[in-house]
Amino acid sequence: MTKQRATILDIIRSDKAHHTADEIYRLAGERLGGISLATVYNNLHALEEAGLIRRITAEHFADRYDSSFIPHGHLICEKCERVTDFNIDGFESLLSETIGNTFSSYELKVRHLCTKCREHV
Amino acid sequence: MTKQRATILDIIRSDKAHHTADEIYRLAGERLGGISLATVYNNLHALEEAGLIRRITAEHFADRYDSSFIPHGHLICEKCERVTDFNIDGFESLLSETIGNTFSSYELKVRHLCTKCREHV
DNA sequence: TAAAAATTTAGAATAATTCTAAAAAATTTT
DNA sequence: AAAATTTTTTAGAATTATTCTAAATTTTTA
Repeated sequence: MTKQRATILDIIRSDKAHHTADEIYRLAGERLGGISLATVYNNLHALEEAGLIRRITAEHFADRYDSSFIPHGHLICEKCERVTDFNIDGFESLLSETIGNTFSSYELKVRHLCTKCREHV
Repeated sequence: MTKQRATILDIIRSDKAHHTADEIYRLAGERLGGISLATVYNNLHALEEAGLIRRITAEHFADRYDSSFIPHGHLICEKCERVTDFNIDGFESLLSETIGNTFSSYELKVRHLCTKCREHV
């Protein structure tokens, strides 16, 4: 494992924020004293293929990355775009009951206003 | 309402397939004998703002558009990328119970193998 | 039907991502 | 541990999807 890959994985793992490719490029560059954007994309793909990270895509937002293995949903703030995790107990069983067990994974994204943004309204 | 906009809306409404911008460009062009791609994007935005259509975004897939108002989930075939609708009764109440009622909308996408693709495995 | 507002258009511009092929680093083989 | 092989990194070019621009056209309003 190269230091570039390790750094990128560490950035995604160690921070609860779910970063965009661009933010990861900036953060990894700071830590390593420079990195190529192509390397960031290479590694995001490699890590995703390897199952070490997950990509989060949602309408009107840039893609973000997450390292958590436990299936969960994402709360996306409509105002500041901050992404946080949440979990619905037994959601996968509920899915099975509804559509059968032929699914491999799910994405659940809920738009809301986060606590901080609600205060400033 | 211009004929371009009406055509685009009709394409999204009349077909159960959830088309990409590019497919809509091609289909609208066929019906109208030509249309600008910029017009397609203009109208997809306008119709989305007006609440007449919804955009569906998911990892590794091009954006698609949907006209249904009833909240529902999308089943995405991992192989052929076909998108179909499904519904979980009482899902919004379940969401409220879990994260409170400060949310405005949700997206639920489930990856699976559609019946056709399952046959050909 | 004249005037105002909104929409369409082609093509240029932008942004995000991917490709390319050479150099560097990591891993495996000896 | 040196040599050979494989993988990764890199800068910059290329591609793709989308947005912008400003003039022409169409639609709506008065």
